[in-house]
Amino acid sequence: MAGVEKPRYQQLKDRIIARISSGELQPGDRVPSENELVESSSVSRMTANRALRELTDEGYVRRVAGRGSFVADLRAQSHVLEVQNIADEIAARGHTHSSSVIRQSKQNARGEVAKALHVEQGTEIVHLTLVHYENGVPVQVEDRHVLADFAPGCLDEDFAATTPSAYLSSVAPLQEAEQVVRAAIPNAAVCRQLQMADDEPSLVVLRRTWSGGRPVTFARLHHPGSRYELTGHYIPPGTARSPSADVVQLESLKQC
Amino acid sequence: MAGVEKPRYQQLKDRIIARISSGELQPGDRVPSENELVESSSVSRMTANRALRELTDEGYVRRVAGRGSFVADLRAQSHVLEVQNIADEIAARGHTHSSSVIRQSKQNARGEVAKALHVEQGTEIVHLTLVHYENGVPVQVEDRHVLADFAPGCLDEDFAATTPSAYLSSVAPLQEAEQVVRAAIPNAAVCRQLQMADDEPSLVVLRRTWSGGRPVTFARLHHPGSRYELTGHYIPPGTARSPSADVVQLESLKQC
DNA sequence: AGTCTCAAGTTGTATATACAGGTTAGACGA
DNA sequence: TCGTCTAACCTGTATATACAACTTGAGACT
Repeated sequence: MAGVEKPRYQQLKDRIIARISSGELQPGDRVPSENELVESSSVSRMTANRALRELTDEGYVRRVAGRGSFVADLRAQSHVLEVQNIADEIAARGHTHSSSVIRQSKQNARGEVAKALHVEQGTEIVHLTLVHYENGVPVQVEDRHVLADFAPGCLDEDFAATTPSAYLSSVAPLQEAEQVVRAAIPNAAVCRQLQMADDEPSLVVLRRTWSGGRPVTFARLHHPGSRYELTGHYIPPGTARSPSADVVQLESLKQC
Repeated sequence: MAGVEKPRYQQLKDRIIARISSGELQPGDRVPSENELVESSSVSRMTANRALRELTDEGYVRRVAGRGSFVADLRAQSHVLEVQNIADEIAARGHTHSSSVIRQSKQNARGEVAKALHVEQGTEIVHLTLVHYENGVPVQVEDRHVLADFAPGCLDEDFAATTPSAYLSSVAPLQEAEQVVRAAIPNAAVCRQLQMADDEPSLVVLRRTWSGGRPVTFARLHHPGSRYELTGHYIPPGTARSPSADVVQLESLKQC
């Protein structure tokens, strides 16, 4: 990594996000005010303001003039499918994430995997299969293929501790991701790993991620239809945020 | 509306967005630099900077240090599930859209519908049920509830000619939409209308749309799992657009 | 007890200024 | 002619300062 430091407003954002996703700050909790950040971090108020304002735009924080800044509930504005790391997603809900590694081996790319990654048949890849649990309940089977020359450490990394998603984005910055969502009937192995009922459909996300101008990883993410859903909040570009909208209750939508 | 003026950075954004959406500024065209905005609009550079920076975050503008600011390619801001109108979506694929109206009646909101729309039980709503066809093949059952006082013309409109989505956005501007995606087992009626196989799962999108600070319509969109999927392209905020990536081939991803 | 006012703290915005670093075109010299 | 250097412009960030508007609680007053 180059020794270039991140800008200070970004450092502030990172620290606050870390405190939220670690659970230290719960939804509704008060976040340090601009003036408190000025004193504790030795930045100007404009810098603290930018950090808090961007956290608000990104849905982490809700601000009320005259009262203060608070951790937003429910990731109010996270875009559908923006989630890159299921561990963060589960942590943001205040739950406990764990995972078990089913497969971690070097293989040669065949058929559709080679095609998805834009490489020749037989190119070396690392094939990972993990099951992710939320509070002990299985919620995702991650079946991932990574270009071997992109992430040579993939075979040795302990993916029970660091999710592949987190590891890969630490190796190189994510540039773009394409995704396809479909409903499907799971195969027997997935069905067993997710402890699904016989007639239960699964929600499958196919995700291909690009880095350095080429696709580097391709994942199939299987979820149990009865225990998992994708949520999203869409605001058309250029729309002024309605100040009254405050916190939108996705819960009531989920119960329908 | 109160006579409160919008903040100046927002006025700047509005003016630039207007020039882009009117076609005066085409993708790739140069946008006024910060210093030019300072002179032409009598604002400080920090204000011009904020306007251009937020336009960048929202995907309207691409900035290059040392060169200038340019109108971004339109594709950059399309997010998953941004599709509001299935007729447009089908037309964009070069296919033919048609639809048949199954139900178009006035009802009283009950249970979950009343809850989703934030109204009392018994409030008058219009209940619409349509089947949408792509090249004659059914691809969506739209089960929609609209607040009667929001769109009184809903009972008379010919929804075989204009989709409810298109009609509603012509009545009032869309502000926000919440969406939930899940896999489910369709009920018998949906199964028949979509001509689905017995064991085929369905992909269901629940969508609640806000206008004027209140929810005005709530729709359940059922799709056959074997013939429909949601696709998306995600670019993390703040990422420099890779100029080479151009048009990404989703097709190869779909075949997996 | 109830009401009013005001001070302190908060967010939101706007400005002037400063410096670092990328990009480009043109001047200049070999 | 070719390469190099520099000046001019651009974005990106950081700071100090200022004013407006909102919220809350404490204290004064009736």
